[in-house]
Amino acid sequence: MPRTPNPDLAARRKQQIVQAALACFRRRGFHQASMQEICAEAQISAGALYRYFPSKAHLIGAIAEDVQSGVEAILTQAHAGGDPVGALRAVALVMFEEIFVPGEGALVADVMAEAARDPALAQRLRDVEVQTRQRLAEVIVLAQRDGRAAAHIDAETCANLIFATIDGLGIRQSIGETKDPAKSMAAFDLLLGQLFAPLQPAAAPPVSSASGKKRTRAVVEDVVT
Amino acid sequence: MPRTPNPDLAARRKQQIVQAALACFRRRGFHQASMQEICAEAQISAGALYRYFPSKAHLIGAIAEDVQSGVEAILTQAHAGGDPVGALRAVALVMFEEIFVPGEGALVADVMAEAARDPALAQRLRDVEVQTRQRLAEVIVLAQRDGRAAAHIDAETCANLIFATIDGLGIRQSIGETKDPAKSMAAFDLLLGQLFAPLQPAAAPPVSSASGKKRTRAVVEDVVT
DNA sequence: ACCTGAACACCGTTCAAGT
DNA sequence: ACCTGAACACCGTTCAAGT
Repeated sequence: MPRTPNPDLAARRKQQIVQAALACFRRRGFHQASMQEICAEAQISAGALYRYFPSKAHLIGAIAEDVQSGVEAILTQAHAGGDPVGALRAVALVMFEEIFVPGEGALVADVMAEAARDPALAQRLRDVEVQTRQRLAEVIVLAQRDGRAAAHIDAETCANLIFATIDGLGIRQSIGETKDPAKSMAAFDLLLGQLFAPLQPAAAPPVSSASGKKRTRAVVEDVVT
Repeated sequence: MPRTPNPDLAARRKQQIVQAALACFRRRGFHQASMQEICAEAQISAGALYRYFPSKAHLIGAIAEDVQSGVEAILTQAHAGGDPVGALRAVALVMFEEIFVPGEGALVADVMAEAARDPALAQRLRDVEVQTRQRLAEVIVLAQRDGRAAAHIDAETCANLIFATIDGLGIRQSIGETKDPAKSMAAFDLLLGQLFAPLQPAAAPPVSSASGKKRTRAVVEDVVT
């Protein structure tokens, strides 16, 4: 007899609720979407929902974790392809095109605002990101050994800079400051070009175009939708 | 007889309300602070407040504008000192130390989330930033003429990258990812070092230390408090 | 002209009651 | 064991009534 009765049902219900919450948050934003709406979308009563998630904030926490692990998957996979800079470009491209979409991209800003005030959520996000960050640090050290990055650069500081730049460019894009993902990408390429010389030639393996893009899209949809 | 009766009183009341709102938002966050609290802090009734600001969102709009013009003042002033890179460092330092403070720095994320969903607020922010951005573009072109920045870099893209990086580093700091403003500054210096060679020597005019810091603090307090 | 504060519609969350 | 949905305390906003 299991200590937690019927864990399968619990897992199913949680997934069902997170899906509904994601749909509602994307449609109307975290604070604008009501719990009643989410309950209706998940076809469940308010009381039942609160058996699985103790608050509205925990819903956004679960969603943020999913997005984070999606990002890590993309980085890991593109990294395995042996093209570290291409891996970073693939991550940034997916972020700019799929996550920071003007209108629904506000969700990321909501998550950040929530995390800035809720230490538990912030900790959760940090825990998930630690792995992604270590992987990025490996990428940087690798590039330094190949002589494609200046040896004096501290890998940890560099990783912080790269993640922060993606976040910053993405948020500005979702505010409508830049609108076009290509412009965000151009700014990110400027950073990469200065950090990792020489910048990938145009004839490099097409991680960021056609087949590469299809592949990363699939990963994100797997996790987010 | 003035078309708007007693504009002096109106201006005074608006200031009084914005002050109160800022205090409450910093203390408890945008969504956590109630209009009743703000009314109490401003010593005014709910009905009276709504004569001056049509909604809670408009309060954060007014505050965001104040912060933006504070940033522009710092950039302009430090730029006038003839040290463009120092000017950028001064802006970043103030942002990391005064604006993105862990806990109360969540306000910036709130503003961004709000702007991502409220086109009118986004437009207001863009309008204020346009001037700052042009000033930054001038700084970059200047550096290129001096041979301190690679000529192939597009000034507009570079300005976007720099602002985005400050926002991104700041937000990560207020989430507690980096905590220490010095670490955010180290990452920003890494960017500046790659963009503007050679990086300012340690013996450069002390825009970012002692006197420079005092000065910029004064400006921000002038505008924000 | 300017203000008050009770009232309105709605929110996130809880809990007695059902099956 | 799991769920329902009315009830609770509170929110942003409005508006009749005051001075």
